[in-house]
Amino acid sequence: MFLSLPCRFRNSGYLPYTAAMPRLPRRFFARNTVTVARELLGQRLVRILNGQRLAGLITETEAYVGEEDLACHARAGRTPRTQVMYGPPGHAYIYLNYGLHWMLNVVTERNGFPAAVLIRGIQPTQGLEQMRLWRGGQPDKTLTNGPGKVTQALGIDHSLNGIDLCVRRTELFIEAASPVAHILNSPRVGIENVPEPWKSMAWNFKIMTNDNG
DNA sequence: AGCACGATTAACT
DNA sequence: GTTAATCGTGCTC
Repeated sequence: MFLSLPCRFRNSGYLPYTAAMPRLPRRFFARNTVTVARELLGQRLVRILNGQRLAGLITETEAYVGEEDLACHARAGRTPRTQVMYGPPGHAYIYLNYGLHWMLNVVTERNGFPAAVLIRGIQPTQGLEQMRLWRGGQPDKTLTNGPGKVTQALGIDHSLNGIDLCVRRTELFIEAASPVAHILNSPRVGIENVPEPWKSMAWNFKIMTNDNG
């Protein structure tokens, strides 16, 4: 179920189609991480970069849930890196993977419980030209279909680690968009060396398309 | 201080 | 299908 969200802009009748929709509030993220991961599909990830708005609908997510989850960075407990995940929900947890790729996560659950949702893919809706530039001329088909590609296309790196996605002036946030009807769920990607049952938990969610469904 | 590893990607064959 | 690129992190000595 989707939360009912503030709708004060919805019925004004004369807004241009570019008008910003309401942002997902902190209470959206302050819930069960698997639920948040599933419900983030179809919502609009927005990056404001040098005053320009880049946006895309979220197409793939993954849940990482607490110290018990041996695929989650919080398995090591509270460290300088995992600090943000222990903080309040609705903040960005961003880290470097393979020495090359920045991964964007959104912190979930209550303050003090370490969990987050990894954004693994988006479908660009605004700022496509700028995304192509950031991606070095890669074909549109592979522009943002992976976690490292999403951050590269949106110009996201460690400088945004820990920022609040739920306040007024922020350069990264998520807007309420269209609910998604058909969702595919499967085990999480890239955790081959993680023990069971965590390796097999079906906490990867993606929108069903002609390609995958 | 040193080491092995990783929530990946792109360019190979 | 295979592999190199590349470095922060957490663990061990």
